[in-house]
Amino acid sequence: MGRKQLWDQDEVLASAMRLFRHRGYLGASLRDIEEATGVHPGSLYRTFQSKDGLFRAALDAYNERVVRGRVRAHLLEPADPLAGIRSFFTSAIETGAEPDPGCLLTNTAVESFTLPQTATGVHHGLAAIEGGFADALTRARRCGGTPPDLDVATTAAHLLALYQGLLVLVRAGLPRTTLHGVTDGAMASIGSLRTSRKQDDHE
Amino acid sequence: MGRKQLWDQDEVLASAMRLFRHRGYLGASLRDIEEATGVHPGSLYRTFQSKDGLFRAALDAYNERVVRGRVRAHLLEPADPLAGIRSFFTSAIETGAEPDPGCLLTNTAVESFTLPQTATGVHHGLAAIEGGFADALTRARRCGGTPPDLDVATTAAHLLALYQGLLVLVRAGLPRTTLHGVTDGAMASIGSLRTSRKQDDHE
DNA sequence: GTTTTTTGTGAGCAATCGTTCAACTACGGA
DNA sequence: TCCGTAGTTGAACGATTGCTCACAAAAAAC
Repeated sequence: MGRKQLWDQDEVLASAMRLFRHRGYLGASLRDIEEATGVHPGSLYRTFQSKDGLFRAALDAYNERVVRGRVRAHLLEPADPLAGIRSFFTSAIETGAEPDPGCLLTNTAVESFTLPQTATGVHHGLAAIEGGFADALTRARRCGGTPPDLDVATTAAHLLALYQGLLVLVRAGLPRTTLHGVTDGAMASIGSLRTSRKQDDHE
Repeated sequence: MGRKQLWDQDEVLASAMRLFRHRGYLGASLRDIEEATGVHPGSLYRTFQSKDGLFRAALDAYNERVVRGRVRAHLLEPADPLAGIRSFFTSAIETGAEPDPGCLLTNTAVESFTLPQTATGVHHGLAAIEGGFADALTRARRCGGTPPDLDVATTAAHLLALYQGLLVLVRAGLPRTTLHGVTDGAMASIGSLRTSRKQDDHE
């Protein structure tokens, strides 16, 4: 019944994702989006209702494809979990041919403080990364790659913060040697967080 | 000669700083800026030439007052450098009465990838923080608070990344217990980076 | 073939954007 | 006191924003 949709929704979301990742939500106008996706705004509005709706769909697609894909490839599947954690960090530095560095998740967490509608999407993505770290750390501890009394949950949060910080520094354009130093620090710091914490004097 | 300026430039920059910090560069219109500062756009343009000029002045003021002030208070002056590093992290979590969390430096590093004019301002601020960490670490090493062969430069970059990541997670609205866990991880990870690195297998 | 239903699109809506400027106001120097 | 200079301001500039809709096009239903 009715006419067939001429554009592929996955391709459009991929293009929109790339544009939002590069310019941010406010920095990408609907004329930009039309040029990037090749789809008329009227058609986009029929499917996504609003610019916010398109952005949320792009963020969800980013979580689904990019974030969870990277988590799976580097943190869940590799036989050597510690090497996987290291490659998870270095792959964020070596963006390769992609001319626009940065992570849509990080950028959105920072930019759309004004847009509460995107908070859950950001939380989902961050939780996926943190969960991936926790999984890899648990496996590493089981194989003796870390101290047996490693505090997995706290270390996973620690690595999540370190990873988000690395993405900020990547976007700031810091030299690559500094960024690799951060990766080295991340790997070296694993194992320093035990369940019996000595300094628990906050608040 | 001529009329006296009715507004105080420091106060205006403080108001603009707060607004940009909350809404970002693109999210703060000149009508918003007029309302926040109480100064007519025409007057602002006479002094700052453009919205970019005002933003750069606000970013410089942020570096000068907020960033360097915090670095001095937490990293350079305290007698106990490690306690200072901890308070530097926790003070970023406990924003207190301030309703809008986040750091203008972090936000700008992420948002204004499009605006190359702000890159140097961001670099200056990040270098000030990194330098503060390096100073505190050097003093801690001298007093025996860290291993004598601590790699100060790499650890400072490590803490800088961790701090920027913490600010991202603060802005993402993660629970305070998680954020304090990140601080614990930061403190625990100090000392794990030695000058004779075992794992130096990147690139 | 006609109708029904869905999708594409050119044109343009009101609103807002960053920016400018002529008219006006206030102060210092003569 | 009057003039030159510098700061303020209301109004509006053209451009762009997110968004809408009447109409054309195409596929399914009859």
